[in-house]
Amino acid sequence: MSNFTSSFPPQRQKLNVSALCCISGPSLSTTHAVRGTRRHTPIKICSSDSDGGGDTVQPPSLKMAVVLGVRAFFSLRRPAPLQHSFGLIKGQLRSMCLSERLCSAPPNGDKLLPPKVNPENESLMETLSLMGVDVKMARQRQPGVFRKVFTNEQGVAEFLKGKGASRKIIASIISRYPRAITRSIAHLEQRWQLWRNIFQTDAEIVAIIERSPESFFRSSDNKNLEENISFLTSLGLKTKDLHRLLSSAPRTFSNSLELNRQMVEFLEDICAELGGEDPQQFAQDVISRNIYILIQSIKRVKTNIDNLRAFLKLSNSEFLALLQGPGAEILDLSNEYMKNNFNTLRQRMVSLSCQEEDIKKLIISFPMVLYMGQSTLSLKLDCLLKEGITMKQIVEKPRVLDFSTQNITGRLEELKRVGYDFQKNGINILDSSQKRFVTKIEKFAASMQVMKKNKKLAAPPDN
DNA sequence: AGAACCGGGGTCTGCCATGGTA
DNA sequence: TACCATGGCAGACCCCGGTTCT
Repeated sequence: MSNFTSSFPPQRQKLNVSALCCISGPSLSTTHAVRGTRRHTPIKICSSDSDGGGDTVQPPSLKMAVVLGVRAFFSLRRPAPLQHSFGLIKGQLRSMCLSERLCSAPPNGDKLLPPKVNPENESLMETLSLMGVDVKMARQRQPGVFRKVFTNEQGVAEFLKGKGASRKIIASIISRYPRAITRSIAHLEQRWQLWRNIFQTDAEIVAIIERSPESFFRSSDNKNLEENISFLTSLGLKTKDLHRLLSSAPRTFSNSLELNRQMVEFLEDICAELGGEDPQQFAQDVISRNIYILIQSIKRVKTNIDNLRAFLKLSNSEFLALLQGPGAEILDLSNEYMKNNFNTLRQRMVSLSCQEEDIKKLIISFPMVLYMGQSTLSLKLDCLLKEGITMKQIVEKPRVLDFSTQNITGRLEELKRVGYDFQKNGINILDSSQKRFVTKIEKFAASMQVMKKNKKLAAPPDN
């Protein structure tokens, strides 16, 4: 056995602790980043050097048996040892045209009628181990899968392999979402085709499943997926938006149609309540601006809207414009988080002698200020204020807070070096792309040189 | 031409709880 | 009663460059 590192999508700290307990092998590093900051959690997974995993028989579970031949095969009541030393049977199965041929059966595979509570299927665990799956992790996540008599791990693996997933990726997928191996090929094929309606290539889908296996495998209802796609299309969302939705928030498509519909209706109601004239456009704009909205609960979004309304006390039309515009981006925040951030920001601004109007102005023009972690925001403000920039200037040009602390610090240092005066020249220079910033600072430095030269020339000689 | 404004791109999972069902 | 399907939750930015204005 050897170890390999698998790239994992983000996991919450709570998870990391538990994951750590169940993962054998070297330490696990976690670098979180949400919404644009990179989130990367490499986790070591046990793997085997062998290509193994092919030596088991696997009909689909009874519920989803789609190939009659599989049933026929099982009616042979083949003893377990044969399922493990397999060349012959594999060949036989192939000749029987069983694309979904392989399955794991318990060591006492001749007892095909499952008892009510199955013991763990050791044969399955062995197979998964050989496939490089982290069985410990998988078992902890969905123990029920390991008590199933019939699973489709080989079929699923073959399917994914056929779509371009590497062995490592497949192992990682099953480790994190073991229920994947209960899906039939027919189901997967159909689901894949539905996804392909939105994506150009298999590789794009593989990348998403690798990132989020649950999004693809959690639901067994392809009809619901199909209905979701037509529903979202009917809202007027463009292909580009659908693509972004499915690639960034794939869970949206595993939601029940009803849940998505409820959220859309909720958004439309909000619009109507605020006197908006085109509720459908409003919903479309909000979703398009915040593609994560549909994977949040209505309760969360509603609470955020209520809180924002209470914080800002805007007129209906102003509030509507905010929600339909930049405000949409923060509607998916956790309620407590938004509230805490608002309170911290308010306290800080009040301590800097700002008025309520200033606080309001800042949030309306730059709602993302509420997205920032308290320590990040505090750090950014400290940097700026330390250089003599005033809170008033920040309220006027809040987008300077949009840049990373490191970027702001670096730019402030650079500006200090060339003698930039924020009171005289303003802080706009901080709110520009790197390229533009460099151009601006070069020009500024050159003009300073000229000024110094002129001063020298104008000054009377020392003696 | 340069400044200011503003839109948009990238990017959200894995766990837990719960109701339904076999 | 075990398992499945699904809802809900926590967590927490940065940057670029096109367009419009002056």
